[in-house]
Amino acid sequence: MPPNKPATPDPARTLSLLWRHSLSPSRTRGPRPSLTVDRVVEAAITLADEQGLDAVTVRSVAEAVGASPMSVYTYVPGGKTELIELMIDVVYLRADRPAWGELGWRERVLSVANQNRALHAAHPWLIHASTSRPPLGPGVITKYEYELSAFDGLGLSDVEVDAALTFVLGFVQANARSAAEAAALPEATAMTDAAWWEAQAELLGRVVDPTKFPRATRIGEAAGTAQGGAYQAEAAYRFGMDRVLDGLDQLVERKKKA
Amino acid sequence: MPPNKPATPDPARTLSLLWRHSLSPSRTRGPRPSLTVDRVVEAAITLADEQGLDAVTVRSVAEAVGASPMSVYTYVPGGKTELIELMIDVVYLRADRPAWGELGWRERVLSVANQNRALHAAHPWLIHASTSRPPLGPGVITKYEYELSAFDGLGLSDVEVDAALTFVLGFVQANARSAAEAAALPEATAMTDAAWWEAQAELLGRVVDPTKFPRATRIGEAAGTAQGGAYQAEAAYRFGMDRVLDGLDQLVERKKKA
DNA sequence: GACGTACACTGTACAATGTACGTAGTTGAT
DNA sequence: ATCAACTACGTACATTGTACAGTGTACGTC
Repeated sequence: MPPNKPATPDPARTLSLLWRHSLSPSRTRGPRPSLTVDRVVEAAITLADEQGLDAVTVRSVAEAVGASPMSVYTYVPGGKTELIELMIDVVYLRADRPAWGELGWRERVLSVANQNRALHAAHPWLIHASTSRPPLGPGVITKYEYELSAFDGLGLSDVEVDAALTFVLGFVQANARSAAEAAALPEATAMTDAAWWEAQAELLGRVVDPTKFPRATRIGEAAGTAQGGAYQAEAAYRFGMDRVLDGLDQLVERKKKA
Repeated sequence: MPPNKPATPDPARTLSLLWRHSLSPSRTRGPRPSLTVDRVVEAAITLADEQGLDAVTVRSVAEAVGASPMSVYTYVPGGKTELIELMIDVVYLRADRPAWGELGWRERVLSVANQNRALHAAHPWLIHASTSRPPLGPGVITKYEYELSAFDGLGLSDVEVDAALTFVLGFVQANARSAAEAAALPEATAMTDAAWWEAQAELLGRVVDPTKFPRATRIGEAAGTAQGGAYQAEAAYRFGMDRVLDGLDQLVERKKKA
């Protein structure tokens, strides 16, 4: 991981790009662009979906759109950092956002969580695409607006609604992270999940005294061996969402009384 | 981010290294080692604490211990991947783990969360040191054992205890991630947090229609502008932990009745 | 119709990184 | 004295993001 330079950052330019506003007034001079920002971003997303975020390099994206590496910078001046922000905003914008209809707040919040879970399942690279701050593009804003609306009419303050949403999304992301790691493991080690845990358990047994770690050995073995990684993430999601909704319920009920 | 090769992986060797067991029977032959695994790992941790995970390179670690880059591989054959696993295990092992005394379960679980929060505050690089699987060394196991014990006597099943702990730690990590991002922002942009949000808001105002995103503009502005990033993470932590504990409470109460 | 300006495009080059490989030196056991 | 096992390290390479300079193109202006 070289700390490869993040090109020249320019928040204003990035923002314009996110909203697809060209900021230069004149634009008809010179050769007509052979590509678009969207085609570049699209290619990058496809690469990331199919081969992971590591497969998204300036060179691979350029090849995918049939241009030379440096041409990418014509459409995405901010380089790779900006490209990833654009990718995130596009997949956010594209997500499904059904109307709430007659759903109660628990179902609405569960739906928000499920949609985010689905998003991470469809684009596992989102987890690894850490940005220091969310790119404030149409996708991010639209998603934010929609998700905030799930808490309408509960009597929560603005700050509370924001905190509640952060709380829910934080859980979903933590769970998605576990799921992504579990999914990546077999590929990395070329072993099935169960086989890996078994091998580790066998090795661990030689090195660690079970009587010193009674809970860890018992529970860890049960959690690790018995269940596959994927199933475990699924169970953790269900368990966690029950806790999340119950936790929010207390707040909502308290607010109702006041 | 080059997908730099992860050296030759060998789970058995890594496990021995984590527990500091030398697996070769003979060891007196040849020149006496001038370093130890621990000195290398220590130097890496110091680098990461002071300058971030990106500052931990094989070359910088080598320089810190006064050796040549390739010598690092003598002590950590698995290369950088293994080094990071060793770093994680060491800081885990070193963490404080006070006895529970007479504390009730809510206080115990809150304490677990607080300790993890403190750990991430002291070592922000932990958040970025994503491993496909936790290194099963003494630090990880000791920490796991201790944290599991916080749920003793609540009548939860093994699987439930594991799920509950995962839930709590997942929240703390998500919060720590936000905090780390907020803390990294000012350095990256060379602006104060408030100034950055203000600049962004000003730019956004030109590009986005507030009437289309009423909640997002109102709540986002309130959440972003009014509070600094650090304060916001603090508030999110308190809010979240209340929800986490309330959510677990429902489970515990239900179990008590049965 | 000539022309110049703003733009698209690209080749080359560089610094940083993880690490494979081969070589040289060291030391205790035999 | 010999040697095998071990430490130490210099060199080399592939991969990455991207700065920079040069080349060509097409529209607006005259």
